[in-house]
Amino acid sequence: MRYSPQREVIFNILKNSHDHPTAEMILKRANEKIPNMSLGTVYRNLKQLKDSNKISSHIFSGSHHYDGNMNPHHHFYCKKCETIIDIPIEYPIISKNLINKLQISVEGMELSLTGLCSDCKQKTGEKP
Amino acid sequence: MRYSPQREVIFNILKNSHDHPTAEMILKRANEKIPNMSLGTVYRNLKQLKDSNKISSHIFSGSHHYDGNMNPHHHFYCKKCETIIDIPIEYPIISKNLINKLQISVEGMELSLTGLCSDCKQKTGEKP
DNA sequence: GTAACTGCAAATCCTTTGCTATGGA
DNA sequence: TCCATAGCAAAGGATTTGCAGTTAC
Repeated sequence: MRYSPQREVIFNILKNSHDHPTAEMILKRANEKIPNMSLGTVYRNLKQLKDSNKISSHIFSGSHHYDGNMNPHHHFYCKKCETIIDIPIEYPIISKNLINKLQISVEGMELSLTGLCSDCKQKTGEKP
Repeated sequence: MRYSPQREVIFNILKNSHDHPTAEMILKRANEKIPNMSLGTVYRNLKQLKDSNKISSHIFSGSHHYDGNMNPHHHFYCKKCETIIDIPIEYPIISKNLINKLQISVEGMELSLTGLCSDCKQKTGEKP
């Protein structure tokens, strides 16, 4: 993989943000640095970064959200304000025992929670 | 929601199958009973059934897979043969403690595992 | 009778791809 | 030089929507 300024900008955006932007949002931010970068370029680079395990992606309400934080964690998606927050992993989720019993090999694991974030919960409580 | 034979057929397909079919697959099966049912009708009815909590859906490799089993469970997706298998829930995943600390209200929870199923694991082992 | 439903086709959304030009090594 | 990468625009796949006709109640 050869160096490209576009890829560097995209990667930095993901490393320095924690709001799990979509491709479209990444383009908008990248355009502040490289005004004529195109959406196709964003998608192509996101694919490459993901294939080389430098970023990950998660689908919420139909579209992909990208994530530069490669430490294992869960996600919580607020269905009202659409914020995504990171949730630490507290427990092992599947026992070795069960994995052995099923004879599967687990390579990826993704837990998504949905509901209302603290702000939206409060607002909903106030004014129904 | 008024009765419709199309919706009944779609619902029965989901109740009687455990392979988490896509809309397209549901249409194919439904057409055996109602030959001229259209894909638009399938999507419209899936949406209604989901909104009324009679079925659920999960995204695997980009497209929605529908599920008539409403007992809580996890999913395992084999990236090779694309089979989806149901996984029982063994442990609580997030502690009340953490939920309280984050002040969120959790309404939905979805755990997806990916990897190789026992068949594909075996085959990959045999012939690399 | 009428509102919810259907089939059909066109529209939409998100993402990928083909093409030609550019630029990093 | 040469091949990975860019921009642009068109194509693609999945899903939604508009419309006119049909049907459950």
